[in-house]
Amino acid sequence: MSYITKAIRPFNPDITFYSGQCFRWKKTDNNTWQGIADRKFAEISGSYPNISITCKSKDYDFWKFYFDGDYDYNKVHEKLLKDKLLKNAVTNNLGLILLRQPFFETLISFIISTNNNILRIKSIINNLCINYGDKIEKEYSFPSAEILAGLNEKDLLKQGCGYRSKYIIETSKDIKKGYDFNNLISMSLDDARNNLCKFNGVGKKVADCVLIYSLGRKDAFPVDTWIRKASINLFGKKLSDDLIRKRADEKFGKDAALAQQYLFITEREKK
DNA sequence: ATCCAGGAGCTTT
DNA sequence: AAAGCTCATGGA
Repeated sequence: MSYITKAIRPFNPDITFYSGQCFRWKKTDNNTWQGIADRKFAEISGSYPNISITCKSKDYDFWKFYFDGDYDYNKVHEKLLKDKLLKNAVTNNLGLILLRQPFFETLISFIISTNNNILRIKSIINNLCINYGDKIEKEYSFPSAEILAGLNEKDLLKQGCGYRSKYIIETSKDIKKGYDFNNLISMSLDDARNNLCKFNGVGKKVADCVLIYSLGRKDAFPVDTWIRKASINLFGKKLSDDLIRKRADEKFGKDAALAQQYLFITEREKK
């Protein structure tokens, strides 16, 4: 099997991998990261904007897609820079991109994310992969829907999944039966969101995360605990989640997903 | 000990 | 439609 080291699209790994959209990239030294997706292992190295990837040569196109290779962020930046509340976040987080991760892994990962913190989410996913995935080079693959659908609640409780265990099993069973997630890309945002909400353990917030971080929809806007805090500044008063989504759609439209990331990062950094 | 974390589901108003 | 309660778990 032949490996390559090759330039890949410009992005900032530190900012992107710390942004809460992915949970499986590990920093191994100053400018190297190791990660795995869809049973493919890769190493990212360099610093923004000069980033290269080391992977199997046949996997290069997969990673190009994963790192949103076709999307031009310059226009979005121009627009968001005009917003006073976002200007600093955009300039301080140059090189943030939105990943396009494999559907099932993303769906299960964000089911695990509910009422949870990023450190624990990473820990639980790591447990699942070590115990139910396969060793692939220096990492473990994310377990398939078939594997997770065959587990019982106790198995997943042991991995720290908590009350989300039954959601993971039910959703895995649904996916195992067959599900064409590509339809979600061309639907209206509401339809796509409602469709994903049919899965056990998936509400509007998780649905929006999957639409962005797997399916590349830039118009979704996940409302989580940080965005609720940020939205008080953004819209002047406390609003319901549905109203936050509505106002965000009016304000950011097709660029809502990236705007949300900047708001999320900024609010989290206030800590 | 109490609160919180990239919330969702179910029940009650 | 909106509000309230509960669901595991571990770190702060």
